[in-house]
Amino acid sequence: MPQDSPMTAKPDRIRKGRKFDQVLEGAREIFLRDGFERASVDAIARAAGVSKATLYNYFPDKRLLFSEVLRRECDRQAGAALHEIDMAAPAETVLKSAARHIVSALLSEFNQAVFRICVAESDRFPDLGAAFYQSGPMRLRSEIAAFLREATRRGELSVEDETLAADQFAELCKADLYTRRVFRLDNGFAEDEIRRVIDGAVAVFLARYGANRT
Amino acid sequence: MPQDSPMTAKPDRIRKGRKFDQVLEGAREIFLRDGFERASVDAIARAAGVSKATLYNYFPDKRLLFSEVLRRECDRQAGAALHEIDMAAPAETVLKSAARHIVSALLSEFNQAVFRICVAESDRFPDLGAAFYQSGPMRLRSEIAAFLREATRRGELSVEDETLAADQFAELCKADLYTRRVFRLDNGFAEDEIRRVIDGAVAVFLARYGANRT
DNA sequence: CGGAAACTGAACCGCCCGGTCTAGGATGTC
DNA sequence: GACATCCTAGACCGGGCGGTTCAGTTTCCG
Repeated sequence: MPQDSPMTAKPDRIRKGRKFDQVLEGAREIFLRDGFERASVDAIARAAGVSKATLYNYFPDKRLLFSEVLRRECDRQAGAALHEIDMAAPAETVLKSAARHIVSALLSEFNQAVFRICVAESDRFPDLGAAFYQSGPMRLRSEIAAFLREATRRGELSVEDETLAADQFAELCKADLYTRRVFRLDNGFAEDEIRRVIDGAVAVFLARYGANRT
Repeated sequence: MPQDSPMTAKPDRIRKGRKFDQVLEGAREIFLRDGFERASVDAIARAAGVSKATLYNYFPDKRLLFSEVLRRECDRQAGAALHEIDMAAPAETVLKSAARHIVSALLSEFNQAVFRICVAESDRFPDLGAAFYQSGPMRLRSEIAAFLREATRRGELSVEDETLAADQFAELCKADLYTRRVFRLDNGFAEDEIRRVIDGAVAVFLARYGANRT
């Protein structure tokens, strides 16, 4: 009988409480929408469908709730990866497919929201910047770098400094699109705009790192 | 705007206030340091060495003061340009020199502060994003594009889509450095880190756009 | 000089915020 | 039914905020 104690059947469940997830979900919604300062605890409790007392029963203050929410969002963000791409395909194919993934991930509403919050609050919450960096750019880089290493081994590419090359590739995928998105000049982008950037990124990358260049 | 030599005439409107510039300067300091929400009007007045009544004599509310300050900062930012570079030099030289300027400008404390504020407040101040974009990335792009056009005419480069190429070059200069700076993982960077990125950017760019490639 | 305009410091207002507290309603287990 | 646990609504608190007011001081200029 591992779970049975004399007083309670499931101590961990009781410790956590039934509405714990509701609180986090409400906080997520409001924090991502309004940022830390403008998000009021009352609004969070309302969005969570929970009383303020319950909220403060789980989290001692607003800051810790915020930290917990964004830690989770950073984890969540780390999930969006390139794993499903067939790394055995020709390098150009892989790069184009990766570029498309990268672009759509970078421009997504979710990434934008997390990015903006992390930028805005990275001084008051010093861990935040590192968390975002590790769950986003760093992970992306290491995935790309792994492919570049493999493609170099196969003789398709010729990359010496994989981490630099990976960063460059990711950076090339942003070209203008990202900036315009961050500053809210555009919400969505036409397919040909995106293709122009992607094709351009791959062309530039292959011109430098393709194995068959003279 | 007013505030000049004691002999100037125009007592009408110009003479309106002696402390106008002080207010803007104090607001600049506090807003860039704390952002819009966390900056208190009292703190601004204190930093400006001015009473709150005086401040409100010039600006009807905090929002307008903020807008005015950041409009000016965007203009100021636009000043940091590449004009002093000798565009007649060989393309590789020009690109390296431009890259160095770009990197140091992007990583500067000033640009970082303005960038962060614009990102954080671009939803509540919709003009802000556009202002920053035009005074920063867009200006930079058109300067680079102009050079690329000229270098292509000279036969040193072979660029068809200058604006894309310009964006790509600027983007390449960021590689990792910018991200780490934005998220406050590093304050300063070693010279070899910077050179690695710059040389890498120029190498990638020339591999694609150099005229003498096969 | 004299008077107008700019400026001051502090008190003040109403509001909303983060956080606490209380009295009581559900729910579940003996 | 008794008891404990979780949760609820909302009143409440101290404090800081943006913004106003005012009585008095400084600065400027004819």
